[in-house]
Amino acid sequence: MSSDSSLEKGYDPKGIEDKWYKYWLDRGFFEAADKSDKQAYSIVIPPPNVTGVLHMGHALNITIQDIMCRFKRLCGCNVLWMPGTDHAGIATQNIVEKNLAQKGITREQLGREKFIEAVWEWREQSGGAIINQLKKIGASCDWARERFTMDKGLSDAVRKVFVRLYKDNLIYQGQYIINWCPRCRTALADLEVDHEENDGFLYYIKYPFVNSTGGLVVATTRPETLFGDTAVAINPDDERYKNLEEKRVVLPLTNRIIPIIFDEYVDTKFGTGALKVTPAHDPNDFNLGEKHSLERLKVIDDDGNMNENAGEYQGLDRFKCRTVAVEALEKLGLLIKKEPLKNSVGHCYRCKTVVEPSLSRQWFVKAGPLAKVAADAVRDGKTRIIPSNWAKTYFDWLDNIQDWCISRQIWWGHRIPVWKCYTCGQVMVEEIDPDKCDACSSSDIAQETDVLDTWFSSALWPFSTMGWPEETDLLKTFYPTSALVTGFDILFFWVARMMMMGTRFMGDVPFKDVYIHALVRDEHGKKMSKSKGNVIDPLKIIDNYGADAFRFTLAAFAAQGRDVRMSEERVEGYRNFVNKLWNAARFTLMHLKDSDSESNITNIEDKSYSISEHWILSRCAATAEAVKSGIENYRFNDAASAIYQFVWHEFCDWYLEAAKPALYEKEGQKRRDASRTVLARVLRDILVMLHPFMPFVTEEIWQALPTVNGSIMEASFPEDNDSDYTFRNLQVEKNMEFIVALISGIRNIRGEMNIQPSLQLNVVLHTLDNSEKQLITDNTSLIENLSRLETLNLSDNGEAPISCATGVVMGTTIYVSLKGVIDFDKEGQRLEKELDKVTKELISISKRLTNESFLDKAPDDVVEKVKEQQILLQEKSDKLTLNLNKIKQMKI
RNA sequence: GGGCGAAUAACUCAGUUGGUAGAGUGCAACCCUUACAAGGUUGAAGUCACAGGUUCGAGUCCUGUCUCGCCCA
Repeated sequence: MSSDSSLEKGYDPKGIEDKWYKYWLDRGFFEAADKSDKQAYSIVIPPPNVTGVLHMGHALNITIQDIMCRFKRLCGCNVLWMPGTDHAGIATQNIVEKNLAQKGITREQLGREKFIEAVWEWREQSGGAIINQLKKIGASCDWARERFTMDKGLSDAVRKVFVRLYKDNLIYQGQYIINWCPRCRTALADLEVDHEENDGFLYYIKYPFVNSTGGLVVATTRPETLFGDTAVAINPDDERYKNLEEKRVVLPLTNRIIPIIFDEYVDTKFGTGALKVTPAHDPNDFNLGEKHSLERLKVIDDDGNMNENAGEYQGLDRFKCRTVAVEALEKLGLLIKKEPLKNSVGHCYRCKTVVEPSLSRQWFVKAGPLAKVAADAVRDGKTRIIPSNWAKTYFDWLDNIQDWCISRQIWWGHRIPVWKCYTCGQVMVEEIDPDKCDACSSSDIAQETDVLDTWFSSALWPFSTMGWPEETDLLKTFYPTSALVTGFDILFFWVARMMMMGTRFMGDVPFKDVYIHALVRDEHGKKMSKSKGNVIDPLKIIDNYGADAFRFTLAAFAAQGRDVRMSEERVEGYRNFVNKLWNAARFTLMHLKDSDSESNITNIEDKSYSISEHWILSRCAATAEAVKSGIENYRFNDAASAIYQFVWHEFCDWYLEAAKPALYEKEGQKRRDASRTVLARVLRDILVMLHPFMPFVTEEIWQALPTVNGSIMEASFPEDNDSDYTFRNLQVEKNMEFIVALISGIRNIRGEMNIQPSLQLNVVLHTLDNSEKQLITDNTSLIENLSRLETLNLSDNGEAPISCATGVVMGTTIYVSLKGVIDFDKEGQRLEKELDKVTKELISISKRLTNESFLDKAPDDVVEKVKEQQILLQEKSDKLTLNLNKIKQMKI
């Protein structure tokens, strides 16, 4: 590999990413072992819809999981990252129906079987495109194990679960009010309805009394449902109706007579206090109807049109009917008034059609008992939700859970395994298709036509993908999974339901940790949506900036908040970081040779290692620790910024610059070899630390290193505690900080005094502190090189050059000789500014030290620290004052 | 209506048991110094939404107010 160890001047991700992705796949680095001595780590992917295209949300979700999986592999774990898609019943069926419609065919014309075939065909062709998009990001899933919720194995699991729940009386069929989408022509679960604020009207309609003139005025937002009214309800405490003698009213536009009922449920403050009751088309009215044994009269059919119960309005669309009915009421003088009202209206989450609450026979899961176990698992700490405040949301939902409507009147999905005998009425719920009735042996039986909610099968995902109900090695090794990573938008849809099913059928939680990450929004914090036109396509970003830069951006912004605001500008910033790394590697490789670039450091005590070498090794070890802890604690932004800071502002800005003289052999061969070794070692560690975030560029550089064999994926994450010598050394770090501060002090003078960068300066340093003296004498050439000095002298008596600019660092005063070029006014201003800053700090600190209650009550170590600060600040202030006075004298 | 969350530099955001505010971008000045101009050096910039309270001490804890966002009904 050494022959092509020179890299291009700028990093270009094109071509490189696909090359390494294929390389990893070919060598099976993503594959998990069913059985292994290694520690197991597992994640199941939140299965994206098979109809989906990659969006920012997926990108963040996948990136986080990939970071964790790659990190765990570097830590020596046997990692399973299980990929797959779900069959997205309604969404997929909608797409295929739309395609058929273009050819003028309806699914009914095609028939159920042929239609299902058409869906599978569609999936073969275009379905699963999203899987390839995940690969573009670099997702290291075990693709050989890819699963689909409609696969045979997963379908078997669905069937088994249904049958068991039914036999345990946790699934039942019943006639209830459900959410009906007239466009998709199916029932929806409560969760699948999006509530949106609509501008509507509140209509005041008079229902005449039967026996006397006058009538009750009801207020409603949905006058078209009046045909289904079977009562008018009034709160018994309502003063307005205390003397009401009438017991019945005439329903307008019909000849029906309906009763007046009394119930505390009615809100006296809303409208007139009289509520029309439509048990077949409103969930609350349904409950009221149950309580008062009211008739349930459906007036809207499955297509959203008025049915025969609406009399002459039959066949009208429900919204058209609203207009027409209101006009008719107006003519009859029964419309008292109409006022504008904002109200919340349910919409189908798939097609946005206004949902019709409708009485219907459906299958339900009795959720209460399952929910309790699922909630307790989190309460007992078997599963952690991170960040923990989401646990409250999780509990609120599970503790108030409604039964889950699981039947859908569509064709694409798992058909409900229930058979009915037409001869004797027997109901059979079986894992294996029956061919005759088990009661009367009649063969005149038929299967339920409904299919199950897609989320029903998704809820089994953590164990169905691992082979359940078989007792596979995979399950033994990897269940419960280590972590689930998902956005909060599917906390109820998916996480809660997996918890319910996992605890029920595996007897254990499906995951130990649930990490809830932010949602990605645009740069103004708005949800990305096609209609707003603010969608940023992740694939375009990858194309423009590379997957590594994109991933790092996502990680850096994945703070534990509510949302991540994405903009190209930020990706560009991290693209620059990738390039910086690239060039640091390029520089390093220029200096490494096969023979002498052994990166294992065994003789660190050797005198040929300078302070900057000890320092960078110490910082590198500290960074590895920070990155590790960041990833392990789901604080990806902390991990990302730790490595960013280290690579750019410690390794590149200071170490590489400090090492140059040694590398160019200006300090002898031993120093050159020492710096090469450290350089090689630190670059290697950087690459491994960065690999979870930036898999491609790190592999590309890794492969160019002269001494490594194989892939970076086989490397070990750097640890500082398993060698004979620990690199972490706080004293070295402190010493280096002093040197850095000195150099910065000199540079500051150069910058502020507008001295040409090319001009070499003469500097005198003075200090009474012996350790500072020692550090200065030991590192004279380092200071000279990084500050561009001609001479550096240590003055014993504090004798300063005649005309000079000054600075103070710790106990050391810096004199920069500026014979002939000094601008006294400017230097005076500079010192005054500095002195001003110090004085302000000193005042605030002295205030505290003269405050008796502070001295009395604050902990000793805090007081001690403040006292030390005061001494240091006072010294600095004295020195600055002295220097300032000198300047003033010279001016005169 | 119930709940959750946010407000910190011009912008986007960090800030983990309370000890006196950081980063990236942007901005200004200077610099083609042999890894990198996708770069380097230096610099300017914040009453931590508002009002109270607890405390020796509050961006951080408590209460209230305002603005904005999200979820549920």
